[in-house]
Formats: sequence, structure tokens, C-alpha cells
Amino acid sequence: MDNWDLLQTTLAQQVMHLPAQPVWADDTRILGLDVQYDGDNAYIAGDLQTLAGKLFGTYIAKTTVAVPYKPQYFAFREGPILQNFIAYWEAQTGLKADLLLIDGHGIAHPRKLGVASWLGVQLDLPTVGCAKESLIHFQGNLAEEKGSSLPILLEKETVGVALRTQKGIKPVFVSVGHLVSLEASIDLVMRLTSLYRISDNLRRADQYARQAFRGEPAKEWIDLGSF
DNA sequence: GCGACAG
DNA sequence: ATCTTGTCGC
Repeated sequence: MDNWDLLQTTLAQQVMHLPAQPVWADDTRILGLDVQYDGDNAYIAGDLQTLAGKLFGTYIAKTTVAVPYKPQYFAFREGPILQNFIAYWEAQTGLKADLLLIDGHGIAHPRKLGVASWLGVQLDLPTVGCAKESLIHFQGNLAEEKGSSLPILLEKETVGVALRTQKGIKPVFVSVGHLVSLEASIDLVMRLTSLYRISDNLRRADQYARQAFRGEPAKEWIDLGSF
């Protein structure tokens, strides 16, 4: 019984699920976030676009991490990094996001506190989690068709879905982060996905953070330096 | 009981 | 997360 477990359980009670439909519009600004690690160095990428598809850019910054990776406690490693990145990004660019899409889980977590939920509660912003692996085992057969989904259950409660973003391709795992409904989260991920398994914004965040980590000069992305 | 376990 | 490009197969 780690005190981190208690903290997760406590914070999870602050997560808000909206049963209502999204109040998002075409001009809602979505920030897709991903991090690449190189030992203690972290390269954070934030990709800003509107729901309708207007691109602002992908912004990269570097920092250092102290908390080691531990399964189920990922929020305590990456959450603070993302929180600090957003503050730094807002100060540097004058931009703000309406909604965050995060490479990791929301409530599809044993104690319902993945990094997307952690960050949403800290910032009081709508967040959606989209991970490439599931922490919770799920049952059933997921249809091959694009857009099919299968619920992920935690003690009989649906906490997320396995979502097939492309026909015949391994699904992604979508869950509510904070201040959204699961239906809206699924819709968002599908709307932002065109050619690949992961959404376009998370794909750009992943690719450009990787380029920064390799020391490649900024071309298609914006270098915000270190914080 | 033991191991596995988002990035 | 990372080691790792093009290539084989459904």
C-alpha cells in the first residue's frame, strides 16, 4: 500500500466525466502531447490544431526528469513534465489550448488515474487519453473494421475502449481523462486520425520530438529551448 | 503466491 | 521508451 496508491485514489475522485455531448466547435484548439526520453532528458512535443484541422504548429522543449518510470505510476513521472511544458509553452507563445490529447491513459487504469486524468485535474482542462498498450486486460473480439471498438471493463464499469483506427491494424486504447465523455473521446480520436494508427497530432508530436532527441535541426517544428 | 504492467 | 531498414507475407 504505497502512498502513491492513496494519492491516485484520492485524485481519481476529482475526475469529472461529462455525460453530455461535447461543446466543442470547429475552432476548438487541441494540444496533442508526447514525450521522448533519453535517460534523464525529456523532449516534450505539443502539437496545436483546431478540431477542423487548422494547424498552428508543433512546439518542442527540453527538460530533465527525476522520477523513474514505474508501471501504473506513469502520471507521477510524465504529468509534472507536461504541466510545466504547458505553462512554458503558453508563456513563450501566448497560445492556449481548449483540450489536451495525451499519449497515455485517462481512467483506464487500476485506480482510475492515468496521466491524462492527472493532468486534467491539475489544470482543470478537458483531457483525453490515447495509449498504444492497455494496462487492463479486456475480453472479446474486436472487429477488423475501421472505427470498431470494444469496452475495457474495471469491475464491471466501462473505463475505456480498444479502438480500431485503421482496418486490420492493432487498436489504440482511448479513455476519459477529465471533463469529457467517452463517446466524445472516441469521436475526437477518430476525427483526428487520417493515415496512421495514431492520430495526426500525436503522430507529429511523436515524430518531431524524436527528431529533436536525435539532434536534428528544427524545420517543421518550433524549438522552444529548455525549461 | 508470483509475475506482468501506459511511457 | 530504445536497439533498427528494408523486406517478407497475408
